Amino acid sequence: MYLANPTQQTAVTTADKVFEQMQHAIVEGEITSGSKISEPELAKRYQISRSTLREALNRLEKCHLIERKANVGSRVVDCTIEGLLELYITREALEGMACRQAALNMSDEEIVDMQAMLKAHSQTQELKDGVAYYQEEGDLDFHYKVILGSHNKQLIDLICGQLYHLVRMYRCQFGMNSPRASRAFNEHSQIIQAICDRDGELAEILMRRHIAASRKNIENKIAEQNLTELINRK
Amino acid sequence: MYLANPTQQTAVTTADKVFEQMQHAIVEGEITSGSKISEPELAKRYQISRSTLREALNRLEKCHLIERKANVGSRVVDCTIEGLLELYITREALEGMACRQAALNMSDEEIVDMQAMLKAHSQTQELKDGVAYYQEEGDLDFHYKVILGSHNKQLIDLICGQLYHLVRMYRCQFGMNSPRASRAFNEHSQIIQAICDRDGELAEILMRRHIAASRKNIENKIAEQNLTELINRK
DNA sequence: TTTAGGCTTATTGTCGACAATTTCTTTTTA
DNA sequence: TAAAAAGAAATTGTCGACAATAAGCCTAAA
Repeated sequence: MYLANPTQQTAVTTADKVFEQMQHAIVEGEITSGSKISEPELAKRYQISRSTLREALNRLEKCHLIERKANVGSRVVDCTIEGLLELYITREALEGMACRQAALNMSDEEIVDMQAMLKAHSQTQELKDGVAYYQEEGDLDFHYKVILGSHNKQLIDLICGQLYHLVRMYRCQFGMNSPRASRAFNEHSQIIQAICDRDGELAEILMRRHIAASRKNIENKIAEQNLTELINRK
Repeated sequence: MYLANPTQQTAVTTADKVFEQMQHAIVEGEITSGSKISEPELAKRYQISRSTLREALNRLEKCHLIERKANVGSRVVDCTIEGLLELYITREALEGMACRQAALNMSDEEIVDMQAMLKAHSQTQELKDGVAYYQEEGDLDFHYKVILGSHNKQLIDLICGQLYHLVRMYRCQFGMNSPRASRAFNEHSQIIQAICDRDGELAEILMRRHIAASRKNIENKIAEQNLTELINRK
């Protein structure tokens, strides 16, 4: 069920395949966050020429996983707290709107499908209670469905094609197995209900709250951590 | 004052320069919207090798001005009504949030600067009343300032680095010299006031209304046009 | 000892050629 | 005549080599 690539564009060219491998490697942290990328080295590792490697790098840059400077080279983006919070702000705006559009544009079948997914998730969650991993994938599945449901190519491309690789990267690197699992679950059902009622305004508000809550959760953790650090220094 | 490239990253490499030239050519319609791109032909026209042309194409793809399919080639995006409306929806979400963040994060100097700009625009508008061109540039200037004022790299990159080239393209291709000039002007001052008051919530609402109003204005025009077409057919 | 300047090395940008794939044309067959 | 298959032409993807730029190192002067 879980899709790392919801837009479903299969890789045909070798640059595509290397792109997917590197994307995976960066998200999982195998290629260290913040590290410099050596074109000759990576070309050797993947057994390809520098040209096709550069093609792959271009796509990685497109989804904000690396940054390039002319005549200097590429670096893997480094995961910072500020970057994470900025990402949440952006998601709040985009996914909020996507959710509003989903309430207006989703077909009845899509809604039924989404409800079924939620039910399936609820059962696996009951079985594996406390195991956050499945909930994480379920969370992504849910968000993907809503975004695709907006039927807005621009939004879909921006969120699924670009931002979500970064989201997954942060989740992996910061080891975010959110303890908000059960709360998030209730929020998901509320959102689906609003979509089902075709209430775009409410759907947007709920989605924004849902994402803002995650952000605040993190902000609190940071504040907490800074506090204990302060105490330990004394 | 007016900036086509608000992020100010000067082109150093030849691929950069060709990218800027082609970007201009596409936005202005010199390279026809929807047309297929021939790599050999363009490489010859710009006197560069196919490799560096492809580098330029990659950047054009990054700001959604062209679309590529593996083993098939690139096309300039074609400007459709649906695409334009989707763009407005996306802008409403992103710029609304950027405006909220600007109210929270802009420095006092930035705000003063923005107020000065508005005043300057108001004077040129009084002088050249009815001439929409200056207002158009002024409109972009205003929006750029707000977006940069959000101090959110993610938002800035998405809007200024990607969406706004498309916005300018649509404006050129559809010849949108908005008759909303004077109304838009008042809306701009309201927004600046909200930012000045550090009222993020209101600032977002006003910006969203401002953009939504433009969208509805277009939707009405379309509906009107369809109506007259229907009548003429009889 | 530190800083400035020039040299060496390594990395990125650009080029032209070949391979793989698609598309168009022509030929064959029902 | 129409449809399908085979062949030809053109286009895109990939490769290795060279040129231009940046980074590191070493020497020399203050």
